[in-house]
Amino acid sequence: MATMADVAKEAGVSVATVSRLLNNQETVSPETAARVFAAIEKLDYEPNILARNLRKNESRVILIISPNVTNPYYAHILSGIGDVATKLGYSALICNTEDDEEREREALDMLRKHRADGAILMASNIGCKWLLDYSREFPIVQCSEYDPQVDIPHVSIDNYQATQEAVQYLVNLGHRYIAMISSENQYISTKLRMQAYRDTLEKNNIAIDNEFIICASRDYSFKSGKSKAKELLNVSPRPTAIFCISDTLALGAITAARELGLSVPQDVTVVGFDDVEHTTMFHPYITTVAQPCYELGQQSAYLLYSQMRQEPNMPRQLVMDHKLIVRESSASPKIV
Amino acid sequence: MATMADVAKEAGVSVATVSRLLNNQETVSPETAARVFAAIEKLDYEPNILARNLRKNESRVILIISPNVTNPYYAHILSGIGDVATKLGYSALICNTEDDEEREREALDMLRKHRADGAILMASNIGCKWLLDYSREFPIVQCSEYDPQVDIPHVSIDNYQATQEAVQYLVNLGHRYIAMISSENQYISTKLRMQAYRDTLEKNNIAIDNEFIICASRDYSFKSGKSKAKELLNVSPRPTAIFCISDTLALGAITAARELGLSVPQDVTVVGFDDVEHTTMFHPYITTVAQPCYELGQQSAYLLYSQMRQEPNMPRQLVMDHKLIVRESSASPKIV
DNA sequence: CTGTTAGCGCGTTCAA
DNA sequence: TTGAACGCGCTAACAG
Repeated sequence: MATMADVAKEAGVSVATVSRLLNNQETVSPETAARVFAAIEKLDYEPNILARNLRKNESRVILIISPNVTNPYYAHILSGIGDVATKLGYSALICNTEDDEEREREALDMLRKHRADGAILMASNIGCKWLLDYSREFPIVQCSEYDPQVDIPHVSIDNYQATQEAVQYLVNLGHRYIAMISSENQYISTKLRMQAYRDTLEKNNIAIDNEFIICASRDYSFKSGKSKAKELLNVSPRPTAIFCISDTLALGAITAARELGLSVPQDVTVVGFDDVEHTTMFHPYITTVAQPCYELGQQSAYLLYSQMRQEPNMPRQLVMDHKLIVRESSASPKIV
Repeated sequence: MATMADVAKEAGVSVATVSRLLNNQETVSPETAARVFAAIEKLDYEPNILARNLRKNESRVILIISPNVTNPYYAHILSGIGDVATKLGYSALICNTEDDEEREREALDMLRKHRADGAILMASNIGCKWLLDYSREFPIVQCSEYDPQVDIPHVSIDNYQATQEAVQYLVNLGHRYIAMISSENQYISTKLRMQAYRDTLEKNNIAIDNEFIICASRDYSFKSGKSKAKELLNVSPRPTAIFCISDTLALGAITAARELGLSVPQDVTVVGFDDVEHTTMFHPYITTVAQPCYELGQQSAYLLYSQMRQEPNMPRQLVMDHKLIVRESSASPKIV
């Protein structure tokens, strides 16, 4: 492999000139530039990234911390991050935490060990003071979840607004008995969706029935969605609509309804969230709030890049567009 | 951050001694070793990976080439690779090829550019001579798919054996009209499963009806599974069982059957492959051949590591265990 | 506009 | 068993 010195010699210039040209910093005369480029071409020169990394003291690796890459929601985000990272010349250090705070900290220590230049965190629970300490020392971006009390750059959708739209849609359909399947986790998205659900009902003068609000497992499992939906469907009066904070939970709810002999949407409306689970693999296709997961990942990577480059005027937060997608699992209630 | 020189000074030795100790090569006297370790502890020293990489001329990155990380099958493999890579001190350069050979080559060029030390390829089509050239020059492992003509280390299940078991299971149930939904792709797994299907029928003296063999899209899409299953179910005599080479296709087949007014497994048996798609999210739960995806990924990473370390006696191929999982989508045919 | 030169931190000869 | 010294290939002062 040709080295920069080889190129310099071939072009009859010094290594500094070659380096300057490659890092397009200061000006180099067109003639010498041409000679250098010719030499690069001739020798099939590629800069040695390892040497550059050592010199610039950067690893060109970004740390990706997610509960579980296998979850389709995170897989799509990862895909977006990965594509941008590859394009920008970065590799990824992927750490699955299984939603364990201890493992999250361990993973973040990769920054301290100089194994990565910056990190993208998905799904951190609210209230981690130690995260702020890391963020002061290293470039960090939070994707999807974040702590509103803590000023760490993040990208997400507007969960409050999105939920408002979904619940208002249900109200407009004529529903008055609207239940919600939330989750036990401490995500900001969970909190905001809950708040929006309550506020929207109140705004429409619908009393909030605490029996209609129920929490599924932290990881939005199909199983817990199913069992919690069964509980809800046994409440009297029975809810005519169930708003679920994930598609997996919605799938569980639909299955629960079916097992109880109820049909969706004739007897009960079910709405999901995310639009990444297999929403159109079975009838009824699920009405859901779509999140642009891939783009969420892309923007997170770009935002982290700006931060690593210490660009000025960097946005502290990016809000991506969501979209309510009406499919088959929602309809007006039978008796208004 | 403390450097090796700091440690050396603190311990009253030379950097060479520290280096030797850290790379546990030659012998260092116990007393000096103790002093050095104490110094390392005291200064909270961590070796600088960038310098080490330059010196050893390695990037500590492994290239992961897959059609699409978002596909649950690959996501699980990726998860296995990622965990092992992190443990061994490697990062990942993730390249999605969308099954495009050109993009596959581009991705492999990352090796030539020294952006990665080795590569794990998933899902290469058969008959890429150029791949062998790369493999002679760089450490490469193929996961799931490979070319039997080409001697590149690989890890996979025994697709022939697995299919044989699945088809024999159907025969044992009493099925004689057994159809297959395969794929247009040129994967070795596809080829072997087809061969095993044919051989098993023949061995049982069941004539092979070419109308019963149909190819879905390259990416095993739900949609193509559904439409191809509809074609099959309109053949006369109608197949009593459909063996699908992926769960997504099986889901499509079940949906197709339902839309045609047939119930599974009463009217038609459906068997899938992989056990990663949501096989137990809807009834009937799918009978399928499970692949140990996560382990496939882990072993690929270990195998690549052996290769990068140039370990002798490295296995050229690893065959992992599969398992036929009987659930609800299979039963004996109504009329034998 | 260009060249000289000094490291970045480590691993590894070679000599003692 | 240990130390001195060199160089991996590049970037960034500084000097001209």
